[in-house]
Amino acid sequence: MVTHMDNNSPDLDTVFLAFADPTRRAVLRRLGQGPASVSELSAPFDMALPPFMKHIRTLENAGLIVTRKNGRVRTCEINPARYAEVERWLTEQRRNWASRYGKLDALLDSLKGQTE
Amino acid sequence: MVTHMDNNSPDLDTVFLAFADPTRRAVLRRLGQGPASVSELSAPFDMALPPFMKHIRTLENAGLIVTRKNGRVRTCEINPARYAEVERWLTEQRRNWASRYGKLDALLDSLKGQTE
DNA sequence: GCAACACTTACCCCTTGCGGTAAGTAACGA
DNA sequence: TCGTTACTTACCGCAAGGGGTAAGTGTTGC
Repeated sequence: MVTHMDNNSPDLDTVFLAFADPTRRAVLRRLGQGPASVSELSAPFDMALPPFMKHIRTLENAGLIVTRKNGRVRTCEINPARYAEVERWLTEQRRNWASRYGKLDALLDSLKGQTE
Repeated sequence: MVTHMDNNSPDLDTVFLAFADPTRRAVLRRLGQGPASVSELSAPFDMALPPFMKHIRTLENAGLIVTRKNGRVRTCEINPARYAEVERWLTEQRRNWASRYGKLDALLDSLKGQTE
């Protein structure tokens, strides 16, 4: 059984790098509402389409979204499964120091729940 | 009331960028076991000290660790509170599409718990 | 005192990331 | 069929990231 995620994982590199940009995070948030075409996604941004498409490709390469082309329209959709790996890594990190910072562990749980 | 975290947050940029490197993730994991000096942390890596120190500074600037210098030794320690922001953002993302992917939401919960 | 130690500063190199433009292609829509 | 739409490809420029070396600074230990 694999008890921990490999820190050397290129997957984690690409996923975290994908998260490390405001435009891409905004796209992910928008896609949380449901699938959308590239033009729909790019509309709110003051950016030319080619560089915007690079963000889409970055998200797709990271596995955070899936896209498919129908006719001339490329539709993007979020890929929830990928989030699981990230959450697993963070959870494991937390477990790592949880025993040393017991009270803060509870704090994190309360913070996680505060948007409920 | 703030119901969502700003996607434009430079904090998220720096934190996710800090996570997007295997060396830094390994340092974080090591620090989960307890505080350590820079030399102790750098020992496992085939890397000169100056570039390694840049990783430490990156982690510190991201707020993921705190460091203090006693004499000639700089001691590093993990800063659990920062993880809360990241987890909050991820949790909110998940809530965003959870209603659309109800079954996968349960999947994520099970994945998060599988290292317990 | 003086050498060894633990960084620290100052630079260099190369690659990658994030933005841009110009021009091309394939699919609609009238 | 022919213009418009929705990307797509090809390219450019600049800044930042991740690595290196050389030399400097302040402690510590003998």
